[in-house]
Amino acid sequence: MRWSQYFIPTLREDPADAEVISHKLLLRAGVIRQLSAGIYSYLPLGQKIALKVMQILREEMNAIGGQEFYLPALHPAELWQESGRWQAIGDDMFRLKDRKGSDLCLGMTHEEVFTSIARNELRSYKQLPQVWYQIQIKFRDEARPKSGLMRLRTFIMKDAYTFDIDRAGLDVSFAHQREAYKRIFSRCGIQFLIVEASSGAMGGSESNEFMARTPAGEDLIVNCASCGYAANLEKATSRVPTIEDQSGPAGPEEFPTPGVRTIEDLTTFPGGAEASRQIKSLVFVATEGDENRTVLVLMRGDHQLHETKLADGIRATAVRPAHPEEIRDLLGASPGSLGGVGAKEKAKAAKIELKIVADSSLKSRSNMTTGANKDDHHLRGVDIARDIQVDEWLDLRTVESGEGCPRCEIGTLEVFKGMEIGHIFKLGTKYSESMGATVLNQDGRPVPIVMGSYGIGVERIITAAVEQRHDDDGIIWPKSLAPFDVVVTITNIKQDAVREAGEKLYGDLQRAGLDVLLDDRDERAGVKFKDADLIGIPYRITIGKKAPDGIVELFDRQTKANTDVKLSEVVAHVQKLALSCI
RNA sequence: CGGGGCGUAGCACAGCCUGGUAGUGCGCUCGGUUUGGGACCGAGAGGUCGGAGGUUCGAAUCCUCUCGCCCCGACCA
Repeated sequence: MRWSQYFIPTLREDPADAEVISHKLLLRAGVIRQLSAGIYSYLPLGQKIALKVMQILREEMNAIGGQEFYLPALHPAELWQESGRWQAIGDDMFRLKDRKGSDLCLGMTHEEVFTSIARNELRSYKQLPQVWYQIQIKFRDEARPKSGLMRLRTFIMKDAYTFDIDRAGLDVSFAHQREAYKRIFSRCGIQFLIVEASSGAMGGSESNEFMARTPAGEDLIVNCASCGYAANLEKATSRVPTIEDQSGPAGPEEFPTPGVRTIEDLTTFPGGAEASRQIKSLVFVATEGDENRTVLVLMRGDHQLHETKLADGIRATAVRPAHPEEIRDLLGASPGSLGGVGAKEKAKAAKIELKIVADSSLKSRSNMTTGANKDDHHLRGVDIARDIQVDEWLDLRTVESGEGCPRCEIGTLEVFKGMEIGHIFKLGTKYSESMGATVLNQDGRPVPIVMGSYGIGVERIITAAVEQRHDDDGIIWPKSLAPFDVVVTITNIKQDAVREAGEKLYGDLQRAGLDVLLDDRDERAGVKFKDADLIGIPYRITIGKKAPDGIVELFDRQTKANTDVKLSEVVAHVQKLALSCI
């Protein structure tokens, strides 16, 4: 390809709308352009890169027996009503009506469509397992599209689904996918880690997220360098040293605490207590379908509640902090003076059903201090087992950097940002049961197919690669994703000998099977070097002054090493380099 | 959906407070000089100032409404 004829609109300056590095570089390198919020066009370079990602996805899916489909992006509402997700999913789904007034939606994922094919066509356990996948456009009406290609409203996704006769089969299929995912991300030059994740509204028993570490990421990951334990903050646990309490009074003692509103206030209040000896009391309203439940959450004073853990723990679809009026109606006091002692009775009097859950780090604690459910009063000497009617003990605490690893005895946890680049789920029978996808087992009885679902975002891979592989001069594509293998830079096309040497080399490299970009533009050398660095082609061959003497320069984009090579040997040299790994 | 910011030439921005000829840099076109890390000189082209309504003799500038984009938060199969 000749640069002079190829469309690579590079930008010298950072576009004003771009904040994160990958977004800036993808725009500046002429890879993408924005059409609207969360909607981007791939320019020719971008299309080449995306195709390379997709090719890797295909190869690795096929290698584990995957069969490629191509399913519609436009779905009838009935399908989603069957699985229950037409109602379960809110505004994230693009919905529309056809001319007859029928409800349709744009697919945000394809469990329903694949399951409908499975139920119509799969009859016997003998046909299982099946591994089906597609590379398809997805639509999600994101509340807040952002960060370039990181959070999009329409994007390309490789989604795979496995169909097995039983849990054991699913475990095998899941493991195959997991290994394939590792190979995919490695081949794309991305450093990643696999974390335990919350399945969320997707349902199912187990899920792993593949996370790429980058400050632009939206998720928090907990990692132990010693043993490799890794988990999403939503799921992570840690070791906390147990606290030995001194024996307290025979019962709680109320004492006045005028003006004390926070845990911090009470630590400095005369007769107060340090944060780890306080019980933090939080009132939440949990929703599950149309049902609202009131929950009193008890945490150690110096610990932070993680709301997703709470929602997961009490099996609610959503939780929100109760409003001050709701709290007053329930416990007769304002936030700052709340506590678990006598809370059940107060709630009963207010005719409100109250569930009390407590973080496990509070178990068997005694001589604690907490609010008295009476403004400006607290209780000390509280023994949780004796004085508070806890309905359920849960892990609700937010893990913090520096805490002990829960899996190994020596490790210390680090918390950092990452972006989700892949997610694999053991779905189980959620969809096959709701949609009636069964096969006959060996006993001739219909059983629901056991499913798994596995997704990778193409744009997320591209974003992660750029986030992890760039320098001040631009993108450093891994060889596997680079839009060209090598760029040949003719420093001055007006010097005939130099230009002709470049033209000849261009042809030679192409005949050697390399994808070559020939920079034959009538520009100064500096401009060409800057552009080549920016768009991140792995190798650059500079045809300059020494060309008439049979010498060219080979520049390695990643290491920035610039070496003289004989013109007669450079083709073989680059060919060897381009074929070596990532 | 809540909070904040911004819409002026292809890109980055100034001008707005205090109403009166629409500007700067980069890019683009032409000519010349240059030619190894985003050259220089000269001459040009290019703008319904996001849109609608209003105030005014006069609106990029003031007021109202509206659309769009970005950031923080909520949300995120």
